[in-house]
Amino acid sequence: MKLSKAFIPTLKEVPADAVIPSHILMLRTGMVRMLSAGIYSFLPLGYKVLKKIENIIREEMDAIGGQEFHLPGLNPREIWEQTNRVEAFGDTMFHVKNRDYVLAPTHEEIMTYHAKGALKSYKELPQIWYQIQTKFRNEPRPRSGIIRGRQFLMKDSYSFDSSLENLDKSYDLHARAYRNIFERCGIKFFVVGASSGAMGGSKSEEFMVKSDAGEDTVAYCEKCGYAANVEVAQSISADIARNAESKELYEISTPNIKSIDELCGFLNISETECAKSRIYVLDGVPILVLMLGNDEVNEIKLEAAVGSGVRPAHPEELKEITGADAGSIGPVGFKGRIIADKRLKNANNMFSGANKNDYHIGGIDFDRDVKSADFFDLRTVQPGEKCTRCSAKLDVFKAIELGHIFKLGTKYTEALGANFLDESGKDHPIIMGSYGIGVDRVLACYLEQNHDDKGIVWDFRLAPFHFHLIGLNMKKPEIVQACNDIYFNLRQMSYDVIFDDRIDAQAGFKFNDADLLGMPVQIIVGDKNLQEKCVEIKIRKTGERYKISLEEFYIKVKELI
RNA sequence: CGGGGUGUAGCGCAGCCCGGUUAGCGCGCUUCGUUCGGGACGAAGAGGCCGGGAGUUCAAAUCUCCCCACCCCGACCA
Repeated sequence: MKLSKAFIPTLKEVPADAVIPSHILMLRTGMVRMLSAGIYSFLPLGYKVLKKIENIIREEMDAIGGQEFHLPGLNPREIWEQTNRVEAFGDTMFHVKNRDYVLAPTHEEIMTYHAKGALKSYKELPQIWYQIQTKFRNEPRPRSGIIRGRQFLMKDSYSFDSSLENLDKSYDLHARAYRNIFERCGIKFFVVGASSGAMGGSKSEEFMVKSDAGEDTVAYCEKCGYAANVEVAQSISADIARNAESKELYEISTPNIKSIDELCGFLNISETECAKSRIYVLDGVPILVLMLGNDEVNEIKLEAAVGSGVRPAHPEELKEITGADAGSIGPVGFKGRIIADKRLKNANNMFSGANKNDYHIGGIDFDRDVKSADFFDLRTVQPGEKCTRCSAKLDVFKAIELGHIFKLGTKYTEALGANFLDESGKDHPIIMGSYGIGVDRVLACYLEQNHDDKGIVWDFRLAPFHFHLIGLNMKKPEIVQACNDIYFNLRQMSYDVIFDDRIDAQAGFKFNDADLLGMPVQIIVGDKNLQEKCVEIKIRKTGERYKISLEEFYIKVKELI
């Protein structure tokens, strides 16, 4: 492709609305343009990369026996009503106004619809069906460019099996295929075991990429690969060492002392000598939750411990429940149920509120004074804490979900009546698995991970072009001639080449565009080198440059790829 | 849906408080000339319903009200 003819509208300046690197780079390199919030057009350069990603996915899906479909985005609402998902998706689903159609946010229903009546015998199973299609979701707030859009490209596949054991096999095939796909795309990813949420089903895993633009927060151990959403993640958090001697309880006047920090300052003690109290309400019944120092209550873990539906007590309720306002609440004398974080187990000589405004109590011995407490892991993992598996330090960061695989079970086949006959002629709902990849997210994540201050750094696997040929001073016939030869020959060797043949662009301008667009190898043809029958090769990633004779050039090229 | 912010040339912005000739600047674009290995220089140009509507006023990019779009934080997120 000649750059003078290519529609690759690069931007020198950073568009005001783009915040994260992938979004900025996609706009600056002319890969995408926004049409409306969360709705993007892919321009030729961006689409070229997208197709490369799709093809990697196709190869890996085909390798596990997947068969590609192309399903409609426009679906009859009726099918979605049979599985109750019009209601489940709610406002997230787009509805067509003048027909009873919806825009498909995913395709379980449609695949199951086609399986119904078509897959009748256990002999026809397993099947793995997939497609790469645009999905529509009315996100309340699109953001981060392509990462969270109202319309996005997704590879989704569905397995149909006759038994749970066979589902395991289909699932494992996908688990391996997904690893291959992300590795081939050059993405650094990790896998998180997750709950499968509203989709229903049992085991599931998410393929995640570390990114500040992510929507999930995860704890991750680089050493052993432990990864979990912070909602459920655990760490080895040091328990409090019990002092040899337990003091007696004593009341302290602490006027206007509310927070743990204030208390520590006032009494000149450390955080780990304090038990913080929070009041929660479950089904109208108050529960006192105790945390060590400034540890925050993880409400997901709390629900796991006491049951779902807990809420923090309103400030007005506190006095009625405990006799004091927030900041002066504590376990001693509290009459209701007490739940404590396990770090507090066996602790003694602790400080906490006195259930009397402006007073705290010291010398609290949890074994002696808070006998009714039940202990659970209730805290949120903090960075630097130790991994429960290998004791290495945990990292906590934001991450983007790139892929999700899970064992669906029979939710959809039952709802739509997709049954098969087993060996004994008995009817069963087909057992399904469901597996998704955000195809355009792969692109965005690749860019998040592979750029520098100059622009994109492609490697050969996803690069829209292998080589960026730069002819400096295209007014000189020798240079034009040399460039045309290289351009022709490389294409004969079936490489993709973008050729900056612009006559009016200065050298520096071309170099900067080349660095921005980020093709793995730049070939620079200039006057001085050419007089010595040489050209220059620059490796985008490392910045290394080689001056090389035209004879050796094609050999060197093969080495590079 | 709550909070904050922004809409002025293709892109990035100034002007708005405090209303007043023809609405500016940088980049980009067109033409000519010079330059030609790290975002060149000179000259001449083109390009605007100042997001939309209603109002106030002799007069509105500027003040008031309504609407719309987009961004950020939060809620939400199969």
